[in-house]
Amino acid sequence: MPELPEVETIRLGLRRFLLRKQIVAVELKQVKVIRGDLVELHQALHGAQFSDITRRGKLLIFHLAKKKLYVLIHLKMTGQLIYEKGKTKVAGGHSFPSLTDPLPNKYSHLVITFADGGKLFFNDMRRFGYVELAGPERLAKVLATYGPEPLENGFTFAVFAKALGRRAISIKAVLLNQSVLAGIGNIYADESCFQAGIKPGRRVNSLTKNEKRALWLAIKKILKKALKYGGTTFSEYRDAEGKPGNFTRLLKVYGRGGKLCLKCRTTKLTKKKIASRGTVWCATCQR
DNA sequence: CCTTGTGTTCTCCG
DNA sequence: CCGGAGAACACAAG
Repeated sequence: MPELPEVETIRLGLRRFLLRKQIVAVELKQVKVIRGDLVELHQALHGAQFSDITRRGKLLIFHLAKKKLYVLIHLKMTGQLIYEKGKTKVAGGHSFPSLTDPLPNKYSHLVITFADGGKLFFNDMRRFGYVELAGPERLAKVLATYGPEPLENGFTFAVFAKALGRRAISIKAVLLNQSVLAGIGNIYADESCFQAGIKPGRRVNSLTKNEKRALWLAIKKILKKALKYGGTTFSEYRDAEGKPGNFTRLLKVYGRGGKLCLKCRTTKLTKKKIASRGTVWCATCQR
């Protein structure tokens, strides 16, 4: 489940490998995850190069500068973007195989080969994700659906408080809403609430200013730390080099329902559905 | 039936 | 009554 820290980790990795390298081959599968006209996408990519890779929330944007076109890639739950360097020839004529599982596999829906022999694989087991070719207007329309970026400098407390509003729904539901705040999913919604000492089921309009401030600080702290550790791997998530994230062992509540709270060490963590998502919290440490 | 991210649909309010 | 926002629901595949 790639959320902001995972998608950002992938973005930083891919930027190192594939900016300004010519695309020499494009393989596309006829599947739903490749949106729109396959021929158009193929033509846009073939012979082109990515001038930049940016991110908005959990969405990656590959820039084809000369053509004023963009390739939007959303990983949803099980999508991966993995880069493999061209095989290195060594003395004796042998070559080193990749460290990751053999790619492409049956979930590789898009494979892009670069002039230096490197390959980018878009894999998605559940096929919830998508690859879409977009012009400037389409891109602007998509970007307009996102709320503020929590790791940008402009994410002040005033911006956060305004985005939250005075709604009657749970703070959990609001944190998951991408038009309120960009990039938070189920993992970091629960971790942020724990860090802030707030029950995820609390209604937004019941939060005091101090509680909102604690949540604002918690979101920034958790996302920054998760990014530093290369994100969280529960199942499919891998970085651009196919490696899992290291934040998983630092999770305090997500995936720990029924286990002892790591803060008070006395209360068993509660797990219930909130906003129709599995939600874990400590009934003692969170109020 | 479970998992999660988001597109769609419905409801409500001014 | 209309526009828009808010909230609930549906759907994807393994």
